Amino acid sequence: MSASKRDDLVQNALKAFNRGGYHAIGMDKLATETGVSKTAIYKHFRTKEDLIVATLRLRDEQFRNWMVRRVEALASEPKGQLLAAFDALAEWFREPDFQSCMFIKASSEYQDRAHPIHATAAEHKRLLLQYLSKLAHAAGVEDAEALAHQLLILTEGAIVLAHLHDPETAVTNARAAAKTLIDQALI
Amino acid sequence: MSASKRDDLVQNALKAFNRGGYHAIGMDKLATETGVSKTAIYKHFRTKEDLIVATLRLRDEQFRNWMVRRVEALASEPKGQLLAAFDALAEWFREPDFQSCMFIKASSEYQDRAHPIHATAAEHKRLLLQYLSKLAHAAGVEDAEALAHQLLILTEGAIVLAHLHDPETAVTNARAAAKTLIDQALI
DNA sequence: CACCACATTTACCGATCGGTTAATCTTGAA
DNA sequence: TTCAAGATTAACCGATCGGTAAATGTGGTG
Repeated sequence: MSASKRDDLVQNALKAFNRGGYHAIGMDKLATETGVSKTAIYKHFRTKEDLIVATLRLRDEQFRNWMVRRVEALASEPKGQLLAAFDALAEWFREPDFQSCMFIKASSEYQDRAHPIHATAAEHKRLLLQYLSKLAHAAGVEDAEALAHQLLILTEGAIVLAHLHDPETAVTNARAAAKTLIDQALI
Repeated sequence: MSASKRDDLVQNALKAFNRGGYHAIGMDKLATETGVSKTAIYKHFRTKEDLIVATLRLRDEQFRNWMVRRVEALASEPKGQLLAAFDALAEWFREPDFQSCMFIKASSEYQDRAHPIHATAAEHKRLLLQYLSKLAHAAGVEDAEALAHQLLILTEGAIVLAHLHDPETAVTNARAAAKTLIDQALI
């Protein structure tokens, strides 16, 4: 199996886990849905857990790249970019196959902080926090770290409520709250 | 089995699901952990799904009662009570066996909005929203509904980040953000 | 003591779990 | 054309899944 086939496998596994959940999707179903035989999967990944971690790493890279690109396309100034992150969220929520956040779901199914899957999810959110912190700093916010934490809390809450209730309501209110917090931080 | 024994079963099932997750805890393990034989469990609940819904309903009742009591104990004025909700959150996060929120985890494992478990989780959050809305209204906030949504987003985000990163950091920043939003809403 | 109603346990059902082994198929070089 | 090497498939492993049926206790009433 070529390297690109391996990437295909991880990409398709990502979709399958996203639709079905981690415990709920077994390796047999994964094999049929990815079109890669179980034996071939185990050539590349020692365990199901390893495969899940690989899908999370792929998603981390894809999502953060996408987020940075969208934010930069939507606003040029750091202050505007902080708010644009929530417009990017809105775009994500509107995608027809939006299924909440892989990392929140992964940490829900693998609760132990020491578990590699949980740790991988935590790392993703830490990197998002770093990005927001960088933007806040560039915007001239005094306590950039605090504002970044607050905005990350808003994004996570918006994701949860977009999934549980309504995406539009969630992101609209999160964006409004973000605007208030950003403006107050810049006084 | 008496009614109280049934309550014991649901209460112990709640703990077991909280520790292990819904898919991860099987009915056999549930039987040993609750001390109620599998056959006896199926006397009261037609399916595992029914049992999960029952545990969520119990948790909903317990949690909201607890939250209202704590908020009323921590503050007497509606405005102070809105902020006190986040002090109550802090108390919850500090409990030694804090394991994130049952409802977020349930909606993560049962993603379909039409699924009874997902719907039960959504209903819980809707009731929390109602409570915050009532407090905001009593505090004299003009757009009470909007503030309630924003504060609920903060609580959900705080729960997610308390579980993924650090409870104290999460609740401290959520509380600070809440204070800013509440103050701005009352200008 | 006999007997009935009910609760509990034990054993079992087919299906699926994560993971492995052995056989089969494909392919490219000699 | 032959044959070794690698990939793929299919069959299988013990364990566990959600759920059920039959056997075994157990306690109260006649």
